[in-house]
Amino acid sequence: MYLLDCYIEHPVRSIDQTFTYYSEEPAVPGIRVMVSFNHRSVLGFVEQAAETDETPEEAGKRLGCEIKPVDQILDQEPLITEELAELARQMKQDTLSTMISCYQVMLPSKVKPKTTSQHIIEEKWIRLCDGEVSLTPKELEAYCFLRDNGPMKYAELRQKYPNQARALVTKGAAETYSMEKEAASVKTGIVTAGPELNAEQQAAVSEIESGSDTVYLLHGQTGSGKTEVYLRLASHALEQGKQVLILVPEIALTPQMISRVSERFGEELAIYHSGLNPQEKYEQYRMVKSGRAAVVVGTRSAVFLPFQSLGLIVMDEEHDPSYKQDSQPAYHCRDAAIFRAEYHHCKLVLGSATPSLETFARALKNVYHLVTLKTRVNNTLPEVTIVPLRDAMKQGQSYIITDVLAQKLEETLRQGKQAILLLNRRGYHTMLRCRSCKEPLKCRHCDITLSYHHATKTMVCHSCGASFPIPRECPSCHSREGFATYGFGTEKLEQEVKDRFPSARVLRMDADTTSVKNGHERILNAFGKHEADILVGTQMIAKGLDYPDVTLVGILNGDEGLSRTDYRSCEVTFDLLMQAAGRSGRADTKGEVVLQVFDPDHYAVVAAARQDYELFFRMEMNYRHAAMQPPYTYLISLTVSSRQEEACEAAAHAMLQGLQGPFRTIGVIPLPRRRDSFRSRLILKGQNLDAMREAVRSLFETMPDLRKKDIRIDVNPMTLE
DNA sequence: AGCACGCCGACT
DNA sequence: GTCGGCGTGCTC
Repeated sequence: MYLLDCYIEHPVRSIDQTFTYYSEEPAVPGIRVMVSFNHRSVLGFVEQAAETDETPEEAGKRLGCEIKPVDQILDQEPLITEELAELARQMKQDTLSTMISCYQVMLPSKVKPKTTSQHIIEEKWIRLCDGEVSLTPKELEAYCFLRDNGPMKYAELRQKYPNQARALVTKGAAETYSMEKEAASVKTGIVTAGPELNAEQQAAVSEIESGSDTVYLLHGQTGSGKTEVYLRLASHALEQGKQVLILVPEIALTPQMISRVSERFGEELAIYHSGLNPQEKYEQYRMVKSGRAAVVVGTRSAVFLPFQSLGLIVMDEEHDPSYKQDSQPAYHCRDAAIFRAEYHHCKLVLGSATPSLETFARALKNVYHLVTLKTRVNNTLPEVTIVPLRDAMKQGQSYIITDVLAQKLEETLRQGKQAILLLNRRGYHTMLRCRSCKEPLKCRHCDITLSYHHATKTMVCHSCGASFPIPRECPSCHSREGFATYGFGTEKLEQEVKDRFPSARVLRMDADTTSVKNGHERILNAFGKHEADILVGTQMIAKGLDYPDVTLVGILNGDEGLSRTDYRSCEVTFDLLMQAAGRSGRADTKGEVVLQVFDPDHYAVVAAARQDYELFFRMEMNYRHAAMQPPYTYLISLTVSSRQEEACEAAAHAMLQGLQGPFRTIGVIPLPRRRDSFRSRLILKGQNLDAMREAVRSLFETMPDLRKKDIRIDVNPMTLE
């Protein structure tokens, strides 16, 4: 008999432990089993398996509980390899989450603990069988075709020999069988060689390849050719028969990265991201597991794919916040990538023009090996003009498109070039206020003011997504005087551009225009083919686009993000400005950037205008040091949610009382209500992260009631909003 | 999370 | 006397 310690599919903090079942059949750790648990049939993951001579009763007596049998063993081979199990254990420790939630996040939904009902699609295949049969000439031809081309899909043979395929089977010359559907078959071999590297790129490649460190930070100015360095390193890893993982923030926003990788490595490539349907994900998962996919480009969940033998991991735009998962477990993809690089003894290259402060600080301390690309491939930086909005408005200019921007737009259009206008706010008006009592219109479910969207003529909540018609009377004072409008978003900007440049073709790209299937792709393709002259959009147009005809980038309300209270708001704003400015003048023509801001002297604005990362880094590090913010300290945030305001606050205060150790506690901070839930936050701040984690762990041990509450734990939060 | 058990009000 | 309200507590 075998005793199996299993984690049970149960999304609650209170059951983060294994339960023991017995099985007469042998089983290994990492496989899934169906077990009955508290009167229900649920899925479990085998954590440990041990053979024993005891009977179930004897074992139960020894352990002090009844031991039930396993109902069904679902896998022959472990889904959770030893490597992934170890990674899950580390993630559980790091993020203070449950083991089962780590397993869940690691597996595609087809094989996830939860969804056993989804069946795997099978395909009909055909192969020869032994035995002598008489065939017609045409059948013999089909027989030989099958013999020479090996087993193939039945449909494939049917296509070539529509009438003979069935005859081969009925006559017994061949047989059909079913096989799991797999992604399109893969040919090996590198498709095209890359372009010549410049001296700096070549030096970067050699430095990384000859280095003995595991983690490298490739800090390269926008347009300095980081991608080419990745591709060269990747092809060297492939030549050694290893697999390569290239992580990107969002697939839809990095079409050019995908096309460049697929041009180079063609059919060995698998693409993995959250937009795939479960079957597609499962197919890619199997391609990786079998080693048929040599190169994977994927978003953060791709870091958990079952690679056999990794030779290189690249993490492009390593500072991007989408590498951090915001639901539980709130892991950072970078940490998982470091783990896997160490496990496979391969290198991890973090690439960015604007590394996160934490990463750059580590590189300066030689925790990561710093490699720098200083020059743009075309050797010119865009020319940046800062336009102070206050001055422009005093002169009676438009507060949307100032005279300077208007004149440069006109110039760009006249030269037949393209322009990008960035405004990091969607909708038409930011806010509507009652003319009588001045109260803004707010969401019924959240403590958030609503934005007016012209396309749907509704008020939209950017927190919960709900939309409402404009009320006839003010909900707070019942006056019917109507509402005054404030602020503007991309919708209004698009309108303004069309009004002022009637002959220009304008495209808008934001969450509203990209919600349809392939929305990103369609807009970016159209703009790439120069079917539009001006692209208006939110931050999603600031990342990774590389269009040679773009010579002007206008950034509107560029410093709006600085007014937020978050400790990272300067960093986020600086990134956005740098990235956006980097879209301009990537080919032979010198680019221009117009930066419309309220505070032209702010160091984030000044540094971005000079395209000077290190200037920003030094300034920001001073402020972080003065305020003892990360990377000088670590943070853990605990957020309680509840429909009842009192219960929410009470739980947060109880936690505050119970937390003790070498760190500060900040709170209780009430957060804006979201989707009818009240939220209270508590922050731990200190220099000893392990002690802080331990304090939270022991808090949940000493106050078991907390385990039933809806509490989000975020270790090293990216944002405190 | 659920599902059982359990201890109180409205009803046949 | 019992049907069922949902508060508590347990799950190998």
